Amino acid sequence: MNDGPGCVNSPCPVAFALIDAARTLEGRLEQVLGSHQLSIAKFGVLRCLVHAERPMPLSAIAQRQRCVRSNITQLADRLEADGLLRRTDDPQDRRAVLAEPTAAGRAACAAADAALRLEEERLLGPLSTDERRVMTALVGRYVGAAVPVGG
Amino acid sequence: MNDGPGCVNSPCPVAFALIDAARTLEGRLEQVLGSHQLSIAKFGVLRCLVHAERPMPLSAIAQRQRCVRSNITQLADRLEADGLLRRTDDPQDRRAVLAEPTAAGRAACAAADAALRLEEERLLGPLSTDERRVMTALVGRYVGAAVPVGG
DNA sequence: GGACCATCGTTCATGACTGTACTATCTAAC
DNA sequence: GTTAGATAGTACAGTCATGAACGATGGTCC
Repeated sequence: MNDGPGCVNSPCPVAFALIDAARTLEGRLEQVLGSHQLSIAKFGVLRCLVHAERPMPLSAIAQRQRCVRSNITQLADRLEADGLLRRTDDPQDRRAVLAEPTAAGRAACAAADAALRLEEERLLGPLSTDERRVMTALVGRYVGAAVPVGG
Repeated sequence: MNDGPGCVNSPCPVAFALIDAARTLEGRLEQVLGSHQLSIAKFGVLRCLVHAERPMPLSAIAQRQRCVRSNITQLADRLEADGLLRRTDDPQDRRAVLAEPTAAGRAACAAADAALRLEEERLLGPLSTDERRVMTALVGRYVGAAVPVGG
């Protein structure tokens, strides 16, 4: 039976159901990305860099990924160890460290991107165009009430 | 601007939007639970035990929370250190360790439950009854396609 | 030119989660 | 009965995230 966090007498059936669904989804995407030596977090950073077209300060990555700088430090460490990212010094600002994807990083990112697109189509299969739109809109309105202020 | 994982040219706009929304939601609930010295994970375990009415093997908790046993070991460690949970030996099975909430654990769980119920109402405010139902159903159908096999 | 403060990246501690390995125990089959 | 395999809890290593503290650098204001 469904005894999970979103179960009947949960204090927040809707909220926990959504969180639970998102975790399942994350698991699926992690699985897809795993075949390309990536994770959601790593893909996020890599995609950000590929998209930027030029070396990017770690702080800027943190801002785009909406996480703290120390997290990006660690992710960059792992991506660098994997040979997917390169750190360089910023000649303009000696405090800053720039990151850029290696050729392998670009390749992994492109492959992962394609795999994710396929998976998204597969996932959206059961929903009509209208239903997709409605779902996104409703979730947006629901979670909008949880956003602090400036988000 | 929205450059997040759910941004326009993301390979999975819908999936990442949902994951992003769930993270925001989680953040809000963590904040609510924080006032009661709890986290989502701790509350989940505690609630499971309070609900069970009797001491429960750690494995059973892991099953209900749908996570690995080693995770419950750690959560039980922290909850025990917080004085919210007690471990006892199972007289029937000497391999097993039973967990039960302390009085403080029950109290914290009840208080957190009440706070979460309030928050859920606040969050659901912007949605009509119909919209809540539709949202839950659509998310369920969407993520259903991501469930491995046995649910 | 200093004093001050913001910013940059890193380090460390902590939490939550996974998966692997290990010991102890239970159970079934021989 | 002993052996073989499943199960219980734990230990350990690794990932992803946070927040506090720190040294180095960049500006600004006198």
